[in-house]
Amino acid sequence: MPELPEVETIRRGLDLHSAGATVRKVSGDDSRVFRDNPAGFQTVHELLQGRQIETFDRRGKFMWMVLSDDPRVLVIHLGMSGQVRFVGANGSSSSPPHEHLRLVLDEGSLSFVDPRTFGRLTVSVLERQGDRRIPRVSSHIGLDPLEPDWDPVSTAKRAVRSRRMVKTMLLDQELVSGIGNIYADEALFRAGIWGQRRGADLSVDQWVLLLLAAADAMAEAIEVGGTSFDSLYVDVSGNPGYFARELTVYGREGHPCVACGSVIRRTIVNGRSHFYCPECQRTE
DNA sequence: ATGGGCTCCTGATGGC
DNA sequence: TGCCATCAGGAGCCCA
Repeated sequence: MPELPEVETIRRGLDLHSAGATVRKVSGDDSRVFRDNPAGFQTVHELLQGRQIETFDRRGKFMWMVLSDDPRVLVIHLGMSGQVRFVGANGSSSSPPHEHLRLVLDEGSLSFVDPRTFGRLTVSVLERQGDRRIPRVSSHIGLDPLEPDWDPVSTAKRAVRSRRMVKTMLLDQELVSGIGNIYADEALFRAGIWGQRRGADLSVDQWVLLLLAAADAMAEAIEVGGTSFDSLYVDVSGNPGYFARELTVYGREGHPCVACGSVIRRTIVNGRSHFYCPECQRTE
């Protein structure tokens, strides 16, 4: 569910509420969300118990908790339905449904909830990558469009060599990370490109424009706290984001295009919905 | 190497 | 009211 803007909004909330705090108590279950750890939840427990949280960092849709004086981190990926909430000191201490991890801090606690368990909570180790330190488990993904070193031109040059559909490529976290189904469709609309065209059918310039459109859309979404359709995505304090009101195509099948008035259509690309304007997004 | 399909889950929604 | 089908902000894995 959450894409880069939503993950970034959550990351900022986590930094605000828990940077510098000490983890007083770690509790959790045997959920699938711990599946990437050798000893499941126990691996996470052993890492975090009694430790001080330094900050939260992020690349694409991956974020991770950095501890003071330790190269190991807790990598958090929210999948489709993961949520992180900060519960204040006088908040409820009972576990909500599908809570898989709770960290009691000096004041308040952090709660990880995920009904579908597509998310992952993984202990990993930081490795140098360019100017950054990235967890090993997420070292395969590309830079995201909001990183200073991200290079849309080199990304575009790679993209034009592929016969894959453009929409699929935008969702490929190894080519460029952070873009999900919402922002892929919004970027394609902004660039006037139909998602079922092939990577090699676009010019390098078109690809650059498309990638920059994705960057713009995501930066704008962060400004308003991300996209909330329902309570599945809220920030760590439970507040929704307001970018849904600025969506031009995503979820708007049957509604008029904001630019030309044509009816927005929906089709399936590799198993995911693709919303587009048949007039503004040329199919040739 | 590359592309595309299946799969892991729960919950909300809409048609009959 | 139920019951069933469909859909959902992701991505790892497997097969052709």
